[in-house]
Amino acid sequence: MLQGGCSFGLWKVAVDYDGQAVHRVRFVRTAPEGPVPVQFTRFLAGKGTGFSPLISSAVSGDGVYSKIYRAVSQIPYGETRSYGEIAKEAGTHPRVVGNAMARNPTPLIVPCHRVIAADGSIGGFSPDPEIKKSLLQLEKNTMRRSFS
DNA sequence: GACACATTTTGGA
DNA sequence: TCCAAAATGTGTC
Repeated sequence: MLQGGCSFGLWKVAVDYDGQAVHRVRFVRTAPEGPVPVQFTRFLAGKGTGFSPLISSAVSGDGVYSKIYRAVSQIPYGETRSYGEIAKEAGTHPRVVGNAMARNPTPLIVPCHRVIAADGSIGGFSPDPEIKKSLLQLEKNTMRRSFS
């Protein structure tokens, strides 16, 4: 198991991975030193739109959570879905989706920041909703730049 | 075994 | 139109 860290604004991203399988991603104040997959640095720099071929260990399995994570993973770059939409796709209920996102072991890989409340409000994010905002802005800017 | 959750929807005032 | 409460599944204590 490899551990790495890279910066995202005022926060740092700590990544635990093993080859192509990412086991855990978390936002922290101080990240451990180490290399991270190039997909992370490119994505956080607005130079990548995905993490392929990286996969999250959270999507494996057949539980409701895995279904939710898979559904979230399919949200296109720069787009957002509501908790209700995800719930519909996973065959469960919005409350469960919220719980799944709160317990999401691999943010970014499973783009939980693209999941927002039904009325368009930002929803929640751990450890700080500001990160969610920043990520959405990053994707928005990247989309706009690729269009021009 | 009970309780906490990053929501949504519906019904009543 | 706005506020309050119920629905509902999984993980942790």
